[in-house]
Parts: sequence; C-alpha cells; structure tokens
Amino acid sequence: MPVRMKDIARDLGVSVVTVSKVLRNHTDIGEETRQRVLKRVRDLHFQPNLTARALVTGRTYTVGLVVPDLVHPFFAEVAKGLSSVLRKSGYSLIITSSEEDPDLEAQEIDRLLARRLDAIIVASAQWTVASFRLIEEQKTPYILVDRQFAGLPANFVGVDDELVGELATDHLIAVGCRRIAHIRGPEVSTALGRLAGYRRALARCDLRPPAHYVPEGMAGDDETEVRGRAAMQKLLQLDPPPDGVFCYNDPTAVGAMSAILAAGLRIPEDIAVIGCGNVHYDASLRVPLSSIDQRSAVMGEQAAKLALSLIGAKASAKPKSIILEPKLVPRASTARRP
Amino acid sequence: MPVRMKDIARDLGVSVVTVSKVLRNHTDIGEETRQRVLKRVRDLHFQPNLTARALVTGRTYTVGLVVPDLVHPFFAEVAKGLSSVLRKSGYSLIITSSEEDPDLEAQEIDRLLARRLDAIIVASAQWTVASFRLIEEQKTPYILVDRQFAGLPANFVGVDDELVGELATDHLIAVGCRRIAHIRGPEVSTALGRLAGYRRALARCDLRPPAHYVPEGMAGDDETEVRGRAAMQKLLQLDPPPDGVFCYNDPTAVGAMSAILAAGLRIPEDIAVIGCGNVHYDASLRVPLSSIDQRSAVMGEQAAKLALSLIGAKASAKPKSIILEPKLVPRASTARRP
DNA sequence: GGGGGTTCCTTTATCGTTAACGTGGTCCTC
DNA sequence: GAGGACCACGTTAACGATAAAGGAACCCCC
Repeated sequence: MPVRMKDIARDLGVSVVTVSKVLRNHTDIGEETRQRVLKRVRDLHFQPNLTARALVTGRTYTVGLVVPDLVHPFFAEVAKGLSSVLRKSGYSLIITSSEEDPDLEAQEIDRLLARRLDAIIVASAQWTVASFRLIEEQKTPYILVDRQFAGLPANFVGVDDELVGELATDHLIAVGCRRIAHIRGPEVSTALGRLAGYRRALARCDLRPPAHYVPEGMAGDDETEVRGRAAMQKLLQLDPPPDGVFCYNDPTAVGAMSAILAAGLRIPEDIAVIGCGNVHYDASLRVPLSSIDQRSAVMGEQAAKLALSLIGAKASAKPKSIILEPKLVPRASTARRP
Repeated sequence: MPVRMKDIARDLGVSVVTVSKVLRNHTDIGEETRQRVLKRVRDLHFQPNLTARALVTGRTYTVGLVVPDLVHPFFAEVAKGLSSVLRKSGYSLIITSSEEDPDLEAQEIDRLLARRLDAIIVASAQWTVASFRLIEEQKTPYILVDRQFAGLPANFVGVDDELVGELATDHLIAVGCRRIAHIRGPEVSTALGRLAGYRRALARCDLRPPAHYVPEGMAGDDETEVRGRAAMQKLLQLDPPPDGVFCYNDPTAVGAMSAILAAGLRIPEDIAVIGCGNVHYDASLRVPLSSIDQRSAVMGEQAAKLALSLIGAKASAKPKSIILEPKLVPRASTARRP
C-alpha cells in the first residue's frame, strides 16, 4: 500500500492540508514545518496520488495521442517530439493506435474522453467528423496533426501538403523526368493535398500525363508497401511507362522501388522515385530514397506546445493552424540523369 | 462539463448507486429501471469518469510502458503488440521514452508510480535495480521486456539472447565465413547474451578470432547506426579484416554495411553481415539484411497477457520468465559464397 | 399470521486529494 | 487595550464514483 498524505500528517502531528500545501509550495507554511514535512516525504519516498488529485482539480496531466500506426516511423517520430516536450511540463502521454480503422479510432477517442485527459491529439483515419463533435461537447481541447478535415475548424499542426506535392513533382521535372506518375494515398487530406500539388506542378509546366498515371483503387487494407508495389506494377504495364514517380509516402515508395527493380529496371536511370516523410532509414535503402521531409519531430513538438497553451487557456479561442514548411531531401533515387 | 451519474440519477428519480450498478451489470436492478438508465446513458453519451472510478477501486485500467527509444522499430513493434492485447481488455497504455538515459528512466518510472498504474512494463536502460525496488515497494506488478538483470528475480519476457548470438554466428560459419567479428552493444543483458552466444558458437567450431574482432569502447551516446559505422571502420583496418560480422542489432548492422560499402568492398562476397531484430525495412536495404527475428510483436503480446494475469492475481507469485525462441531470417547480406 | 426469502432500490461511508474558508496567535498601531 | 494586519495552520466540504449494509415491498408456506 503506498503512503498517503494522511500517514505523513499523522506521523508529524499536522493536518493533511499542511502536507498538501507544502507539496504544492504554498507560502503560508512555516519554514520549520515545511522542512519536517519534506524530510518525511523524502524518507518515505512519498508521491501524491495523481488520480485523487485529478478528481478534485479536474486536471489529469495526461495527454492522449491517437495515431493510425505506431510502427510507422513518421508517427513514431511525431510521438517522440510530443513526448519530449510534454515530459518537461509533467505530462504523460497515452498513445493508442487506430490501425487505420475509423471505427476503432472513434472507439479509442471515446475511451480517452472517459479518462478526462487534458488534451487529445489525433492523426485521424476517419471519414467523418462525428468523433470530433463529441470531443468538443466534452470541452476537451484537441489538435489534429498531419491530417485535417475540410470544414472542421480545429487546431491543426501539419505541413503544407500541396507544397509537398509541388516540391516533389518539381524536383522530378528538374532532374529531367517528363512522364511523371503519382502513387496516391487514401482519401485523407494529406494524400489529396499532395495529389493537388502534383497536378499543379505538372500544369504549370504544361506536362499533362494521362489519367492512368495516377492509378486508382489501390486503397484496400493492405500495408502501404504492398500497395506501393501493386500500384507500380500497374504503372509498369503502361505504354509508355512513366520515367518518374512521386509516391504518397516513403513506405509506398519502398514498395514501388522493389517493383521497379524486380522488373529489371534501374533507379533513377529508367525511373526516378521520390517519396515523402524522410524517415530515418531512407538513406540506407537499396537505392537511397529522395524524399520530402515532413518535419515529423517538429510537428510533434509544436503540437505539444499548442496543447499546453490550450490547456492553460480558459475559453476555447479561435482554432489555430500551424503549417510547417516541407523540405526536399534529394538522394540517389532521383540523381540527375547523365 | 461532462455528464455525471448524479445528473442521470436526478433526471430519472433514482439514486446514483442504481445508475452505477446498471453500468456495471449488477443483477439486482429491475429490467425496467435498467432500460430507463441505459436509454438516458445512450442519449447523453455518458461515460463514467475513470479517474473517479480509479480512486475508489484502486484500478486505473492503465499500463505503463518505458522504452529506451520510441522510434526504434523494435520497441515500436513491442508497443504495438502490447497495445493491441491491452485494448481488448479495456486498458490504455502510457508510453514514455527514456532516451537510453538511466536517470530519465528512473524519473519516468517514478512518475508512472504516482499515477498508480495497474502494471508497468520496462525495457530498461538502467545499470542498477534501484528503480525496481521502488516499484516493488508500491506493490505494482512489473515486467521487464527484452532486457533483464542478473540477480533481479522479476517477471520477464524476451528472447534467448545467447541463442540469438549462436544462431547468427553459426549461420555465418555455415555460409563459409572463418574470420567472424562481432559489433557489440552496450552493457545490457541482451548485448552480453549475444556476445556470449557468439563466443560459444565460435568455440564449438574451434574458430578463435583475435580479441580485437570485438571492438570495445564503442559505447558512447551516439546513435546506433553511427556506432555501427565507426566500429566497422575499425574492423576494416585490421589485418586480416573479418569476412563476416555479426552485429548487435539491425541499426548497427545498417551502419556497418554503409562502412563496408563506402570502403569499396562487397556484401556478402567480401564481408557477410548479419544483424538482429528483423525490423520491417531490412528487406529493402541497399543489401537486404540477414537478421535474427526477435519476435517483437509476440513479445509485446506476451508481456500484455502476463501483465493482465498479474493484475488479476492477488499475491505476488513467483516471477515468471517467458523466453521466446529467436529465428534466423537469411537474406542477401549473407548469401552463400560462390 | 409470523418467519423467511426474494427482489429492487436507497443510505451511508469511503477513496486521497484540493479549495474555500475559518481561527487562534502575535505584533503593531493609535 | 481595542482594532487590524499578518502568519501559520486547521476544519469542512467537495470531486465522482464504488462497496457494504440497510430496508421496504411483496410473495410463500406451514
């Protein structure tokens, strides 16, 4: 049984409140009493029961994070950034994975709400905003990261995804590609934004690829690498095949590259490939992968800071959007053609 | 303000306890009352305040996980396995990273204890067992994963690390290597076990490599990839250089491979490389990396199951060890020499 | 018709902590 | 020496739920 304030109070012949005040650095406690309490606290290694404290203060000092996939390095890095900032303010982080399943995500959000967390941070895999209405009802501050929703005025931290698409596509153009395909992601804001950026970059240069250069129907529940491989195989059968591919994210690009190499083609000589995410193993791949850096760690840190400020604030002020600038990281997979 | 049982009770003209009992499926509530309560609960989307419940029941339905590095795919997969099992039993997971820093880890464990979690799972980066004595004092069940401590009888889930070392080394021998080096990890049980396995396998075959085939002093705070590269550079200067290297883990192996390739040597023709972890991108690397699978997801799942059983149990029974069997996954980096 | 069971709900106490307010001292001041 | 301003603490009542025990109403049965 852990020690309670009551025990310390009894031992020292003071009231529980005195102990409580010492622990919270109230100034209206005499120095001698303070020291006696602190000594006892140290000796017994006492720690106040945070669940009890949470009940009366309404603050749990806990933030929730919902990601589609814990193992995806991008989300892992976001989590790391979040965690490192929150830790310094005494917060803990509950992390749950939705496994890219909207229903599961809604369920997990419900559970987090029941825990009365101080804030919830979501990289959503949902189609609807129902869950977020629920969060709003409870008046729990929440922040979307990475993916946002049109028409949902919410706090958001992410990159400019259209710019991601443009940067990647412009880069492919710059290294000499002319038949540029795009392996797109699911129907979420990030994928749609990158697709839009891809189209805009092409339009600006008057490169109009045939529609099937963006293969559809690749959603499914497969892992992204598998999807990337399948989509690339489709692209390889086209005539003419593309000479450059911008992939929705790095796992997809890894899949695409394996399809290209398996077909006996060379990267980047036959087909250049660029992804997005700049995950840390990109440089060690069979062909080091060019990518667009999404600033994952910064994203986590910014989200944490925003969360802390929201927790402090009284009213729900106007939602804030923090848009980070993506950065091109060229590697061998798009090395300029000879 | 979220709805409370009190509100529902008032609306329906019953007592709070009645509502509470309905929600916990007690049988001594009439069907009609039950339905009225349930309807109201649904309509208001009521969820009991888990912090309040935790205070009185002493159960938080929360488990803590401390890992040295969230971004390391191995720990991410362990976390995923844990999370998926715990979710089904209504538990949430607080994940914290120690950043491989023993002091930080001790501090994080303290914080988790203050939260009165139902169980704590630790992949420890510590040198001493002081933190674990503290956990024991609070009578919180805890489980070590991956890394254990000699002389600390604790619940443990991990692989047989000596066997890891043997499997890897035997494999290198089997593909024809004779001068086998080992890039070791820090002074933790996993690294020591793998080193011991390496030595045992060599001894069995009467291959006695010179001492400097296991470079020392590579600890430091660098990232594992950097360490792997540095260690490999040292090995390459030896005369004769090794023709096979067993690396403590996959990130280390990635670093080692980059050093080998940078030196203009071929993998596996000049030097074969094997790692440990079998992280999911191994197959996509410059040279697909042979590895020893550590069963990371299974490790997480088993740890979760063990945790659940410990939470249910009254007394602290004898600590249980679950040792998983590692598995060789050969790839190109050790493809048999021509 | 009284003892004994059910059935269904209420009352009361409690969990460990904090917030709001109260209360004796002491010292100063006019 | 009455009034006020501190100081250093204590009392009491929450917070939102659960546990344990208590009772009212009804039925059954000899």
